[in-house]
Amino acid sequence: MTLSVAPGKQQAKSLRARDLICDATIDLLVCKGYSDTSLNQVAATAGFSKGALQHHYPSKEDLIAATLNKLLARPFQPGRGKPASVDEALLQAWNKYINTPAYRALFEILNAARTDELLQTRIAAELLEWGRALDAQSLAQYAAVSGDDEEAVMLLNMTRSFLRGLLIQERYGSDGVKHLEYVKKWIALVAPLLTLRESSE
Amino acid sequence: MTLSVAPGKQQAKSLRARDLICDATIDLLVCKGYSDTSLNQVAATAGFSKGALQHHYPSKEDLIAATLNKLLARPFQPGRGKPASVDEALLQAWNKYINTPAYRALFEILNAARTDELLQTRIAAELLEWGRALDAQSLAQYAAVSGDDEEAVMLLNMTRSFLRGLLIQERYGSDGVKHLEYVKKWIALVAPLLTLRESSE
DNA sequence: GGAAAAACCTTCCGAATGGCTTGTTTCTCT
DNA sequence: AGAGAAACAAGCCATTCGGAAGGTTTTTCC
Repeated sequence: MTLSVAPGKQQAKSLRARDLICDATIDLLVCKGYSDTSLNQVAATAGFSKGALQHHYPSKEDLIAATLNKLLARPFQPGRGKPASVDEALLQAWNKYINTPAYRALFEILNAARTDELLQTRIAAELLEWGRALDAQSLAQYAAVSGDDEEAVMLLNMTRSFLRGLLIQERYGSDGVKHLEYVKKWIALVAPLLTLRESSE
Repeated sequence: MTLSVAPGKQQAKSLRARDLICDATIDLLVCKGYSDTSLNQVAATAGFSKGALQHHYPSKEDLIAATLNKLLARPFQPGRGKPASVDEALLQAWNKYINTPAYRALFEILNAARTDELLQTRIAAELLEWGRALDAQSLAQYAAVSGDDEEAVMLLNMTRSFLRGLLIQERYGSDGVKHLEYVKKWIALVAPLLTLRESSE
């Protein structure tokens, strides 16, 4: 008993608690949306009391910002499938990255920040940095056949816009199957303008 | 004094009140978003009391549904500019229809309905009808060069998805100028696959 | 002109939310 | 072992929202 355990035991517990809380937040964001994600429900879902949540994240903004950071830190390509073509790479991005609960949650936060001034300013820096990282990532993987790097970035950004727009439409319009059709159609349009860079790693 | 005025005077007043209320709702949706559009604020903005609003629209759902109907009834092409090319027509659709406060408001409602089950079921019928009308409208104005009508509908739907995705990104990413660039780039990609139908009217 | 009805306004209430305070348990350091 | 800090639990409070009840004014019909 007297042997002092690893000095980070409490810290580890804290980190784990925060992680669980963020996970609960993500779940609620996905199925309830931002405005219906209350701190009470987050606490209940995560299995903590309101006070515990209060301790870890003093305000809702803090909670959302932390959750956002967790979502943004998600690796871009979990499956290292090494796509052989642009078409395949873009389709993978849709299946493995965009069309996922995690991206829905991220989407909810972005969507909420659009009209919530405080949240907007709170996370603006992270989002800008994220945007830059995405552009860099795009350029690292793809190149425009025209050789114009800016065009490659534009095309990828347009792709993301399109996919985002698809996510919104989801529940009142077409279904998932129709979406996949649309995604493939778009890829067929864009892919001829892009090439895969030789991965230097 | 005794001359009885038009029997519809009260009705006209009521209609005007409802119109003002819907307009106020639209304004608030645009600048506050759906969840921050409260009945109190709607009443205040429209210049009516809370009870008056309650009289005209018994519930928030009723108010939103009425506002949605007003938004959906908006004519698709206010300016009869008779575009000469597909590019021009699509650009007009962006400038005159999508990139407008009215469409933002519509967007907010669609977005909210995504996670609000009750609102979702309440307006599902209108939205479905709207979707069909949009498809018909698309086919009336455009045709695919391949001759496949389904392809034309797909391309137009994809364009709408893209533009919607652009609307979301707006406040945390690029600015309006950048958006126009993206829109034009998109049009450049899609326009070659479409042709304008001879307007039969 | 007077009654009935519609439109309108004031006021109130229950429920929920976000944030905070107080008290208890668990861990850490010496 | 014991003091102090961190983590956690439970409850409370001010605010706000949506909704409804009651009374008042205006319009319509006879």
